[in-house]
Amino acid sequence: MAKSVLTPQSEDFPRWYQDVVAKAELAENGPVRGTMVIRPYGYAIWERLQRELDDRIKAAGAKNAYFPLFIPESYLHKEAEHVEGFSPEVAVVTHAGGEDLAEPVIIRPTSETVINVYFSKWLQSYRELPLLLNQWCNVVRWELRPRLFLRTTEFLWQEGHTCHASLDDARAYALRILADVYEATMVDVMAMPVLTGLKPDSEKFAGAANSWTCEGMMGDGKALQMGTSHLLGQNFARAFETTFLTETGETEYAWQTSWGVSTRLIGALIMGHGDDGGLRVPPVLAPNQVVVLVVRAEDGAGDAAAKIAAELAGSGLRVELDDRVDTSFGRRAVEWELKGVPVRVEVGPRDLKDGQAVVVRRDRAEKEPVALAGLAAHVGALLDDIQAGLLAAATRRRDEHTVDAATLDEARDGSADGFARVPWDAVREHEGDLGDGGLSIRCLQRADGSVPLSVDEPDLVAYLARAY
RNA sequence: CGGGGAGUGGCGCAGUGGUAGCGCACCUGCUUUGGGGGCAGGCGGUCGCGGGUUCAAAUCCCGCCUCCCCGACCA
Repeated sequence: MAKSVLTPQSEDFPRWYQDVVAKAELAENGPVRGTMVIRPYGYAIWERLQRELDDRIKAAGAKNAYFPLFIPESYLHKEAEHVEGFSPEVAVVTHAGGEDLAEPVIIRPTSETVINVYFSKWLQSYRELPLLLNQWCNVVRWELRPRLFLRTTEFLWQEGHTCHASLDDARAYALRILADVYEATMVDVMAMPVLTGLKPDSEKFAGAANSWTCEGMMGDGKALQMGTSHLLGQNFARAFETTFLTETGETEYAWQTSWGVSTRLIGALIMGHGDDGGLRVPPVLAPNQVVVLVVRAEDGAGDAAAKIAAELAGSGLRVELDDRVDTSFGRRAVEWELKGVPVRVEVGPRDLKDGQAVVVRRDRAEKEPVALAGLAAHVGALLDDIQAGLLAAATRRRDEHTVDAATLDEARDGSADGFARVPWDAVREHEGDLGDGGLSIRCLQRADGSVPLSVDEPDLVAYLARAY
């Protein structure tokens, strides 16, 4: 591996994170505090995530739509808990078109309110249910301490909003999204194991009846909330008069859900798989699964590399050809390593003479010569192996850094560099004492690891961790 | 908002009153290219902003602004 171009993780993890974001050319700060410029490579990863999520969202029956960025301020005030939760971080436009606005306009921090106004117009009959919408957009939350990808003032996300005829149906849908869209994408695409569970009331979405979450463990043992799915009950429906006529002709408030994941997932990817050499992108997710490097363009190596790249692309892989031979080989190798491209195929005159190319896997920094004849099949199998290996390694690390505890004090010690699993009853009354050090209850699970429907179910276990 | 730190070429930094510098990056040429090569030449800065002291201010004084890091809030 190359000499260290990044601050080592063990020396200063936050610094390492910033180094990766910069050196892998993922993003940088925007001119306004907390804003983010997402660079092409970072955006390519986001586009891949969008694609994988969008396919699953649609498979779950939701359709995409788009609602406005600007929302009348009065909408925010219609749901009591919602306004209390979001007011402090909402950006408000009071002046436009050269004069003060009659009613200030907020920039959406989330869209439950405006979408409910339209739900209430559209929804009339139980026959129209469930009503399943999703939108891809940007939202703004004036956060106190921004951090690229993890917590930016403006961020990109998808937000799903649905109406159902019954509580059971709404709840089942919120849980379906949690499992079939979020957990599936995180595990199968991002190769990141997540704990799925119920949020305690203190961590619930403002205005929700229940919030469920996917919690990932980062390389430093801290937790990151990677996605949430909420059961809104009838809270917003009541506030916005979102009603429908039932089969028996009665007026009933819609049962609703909302759910979202954001560009924070890129932060999770960095901190979940990154190492001292930079990012490591799982093959299923990677914008570039393979990069074919021309070591030097002599003796037909340039043409051979182009041909190899075309063949790999022809076998269905996402391939990049790096023929910038005016830049030194070492520099380019380091560059791709920083960007975490899963497999590199190095083509130079030396190996070409023997009908070979050098294949390097990013996850373990291992090199081997491979015959050109079977290259595509070899690389395909290698990518599968890397995908599985990254998930296995992340799962192992997560499990090794998860301890059982009986009391809050034990849990506090145990969560110093990971998760502590403790009986919910042992900490339930002491949530206020967690306080310092960023320690919090990440989620609740049943003893068998399944997802609870209520914080009042018996024998629940709580996962405690320091969190981002 | 509390606690720390910093504003000087694109990036990272040095510079305690006397002609604004270094490393990296960038450009040109030659040479090199199998893990961030070498040599030579070159481009690039009204030193965060406003005032003040002084013959003279990046440097001293006053005021302001911004950014970063650590906490409280959060996808």
